[in-house]
Amino acid sequence: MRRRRIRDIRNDELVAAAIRSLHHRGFGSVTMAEIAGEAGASAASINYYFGSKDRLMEETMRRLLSILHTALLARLAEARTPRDRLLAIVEANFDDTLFTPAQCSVWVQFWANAPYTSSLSRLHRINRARVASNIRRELRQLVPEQGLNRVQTTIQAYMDGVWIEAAQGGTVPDAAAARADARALAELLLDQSRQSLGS
Amino acid sequence: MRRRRIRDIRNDELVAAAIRSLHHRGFGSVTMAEIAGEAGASAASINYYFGSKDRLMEETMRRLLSILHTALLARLAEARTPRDRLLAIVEANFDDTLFTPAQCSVWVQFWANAPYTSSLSRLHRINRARVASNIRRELRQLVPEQGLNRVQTTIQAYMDGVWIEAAQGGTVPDAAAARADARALAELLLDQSRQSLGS
DNA sequence: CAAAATCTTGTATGATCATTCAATTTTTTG
DNA sequence: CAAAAAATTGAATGATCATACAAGATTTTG
Repeated sequence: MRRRRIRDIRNDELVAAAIRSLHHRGFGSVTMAEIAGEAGASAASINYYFGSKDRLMEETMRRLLSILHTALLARLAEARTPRDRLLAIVEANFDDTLFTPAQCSVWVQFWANAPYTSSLSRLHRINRARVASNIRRELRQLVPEQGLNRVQTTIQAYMDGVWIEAAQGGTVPDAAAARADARALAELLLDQSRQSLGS
Repeated sequence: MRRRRIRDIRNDELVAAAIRSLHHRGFGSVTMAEIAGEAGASAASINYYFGSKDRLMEETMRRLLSILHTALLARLAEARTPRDRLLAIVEANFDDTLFTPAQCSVWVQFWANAPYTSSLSRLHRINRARVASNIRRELRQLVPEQGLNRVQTTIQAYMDGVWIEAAQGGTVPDAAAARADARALAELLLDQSRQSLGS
């Protein structure tokens, strides 16, 4: 088990270095040498551990998805009602562990490049579908059928937009404020759907 | 004036080819040769007209901004009240001339790369500030001071998110539906602000 | 129509990078 | 501690591209 652990530590360090490098050089121009330098290693060692730059990028995206997943599980564990679970899903996207400048930036770059990189495309598609499905599951018990699709797409578009804005780096992302704003929008949409269409 | 016109026609053709190429190869991997091929020209001629790939990208982004600007002016010309002007600003972002698969895709890629490309960064920052300012100008007459910032950022994040989704290419963007949804959200936010805070 | 201006492109150049590999160091193991 | 395994890297390789340029084609002009 010792072998496995050392390799895992290196993987973690290199993925973390990749996130930092992507944050300040960009997906389009980051080089293996820069990432390696950020981790205090050599470009060749990245290939030793990951096989290729593509696979490093894929593992880096997996890392972000895994952070989201962990945050989601933690919040869902404490949610009892459909409404709480919906808010848990929304707020998980702006968890302190996820909503940082570097990670917002990397996330947005992966989005932009997903259509042109098959490994990223797959992960991206799966994640997007899963989030949509999670939201809809809860909404089914909260809003009438006619409003369901609109509420889900609105929430998801809003969350994507907040990530974009955070990635532009104008201001340091404030995770707690982002959660509060997202929650407020979700609640507004829920209230409206119930009012205008009857619950 | 003939000279000027020929050069302008070439510029238009090359920018249009750049948009198509960016759409199906991606900002990170599109080459001068591909863009030139798309326009039925040679890579060297792009440099003849634009001087460099960077400047072609800059002109391509300017084109998108110009389309947005034109759509906005057309809609503002018919708006009489602050509410109508706000909705004009929102709907201009999803004008038929702008909200196409290729253009959504290019727009999102420019966003993602703006922080790492100085010419794009400048354009992006200016545009973002202008849209924010336009929205706030109208909102000042529509919602109380305390809600203004939240409503503006919510609208803008939502619009960004819709672009992201359109760029992912899952479904062909439906501009009319996007306008209706955006308008509905804007109206909901306006109503809520007036109700909860008294106008 | 000829000279000049403009436009076009094939090819050469040089820079950048991911990746490979052989050689070396470090760590593990028995 | 010595042999084996794992980890690390500098340097070489080869591919990809933007760009420069010179030569030639086309268009404009007087």
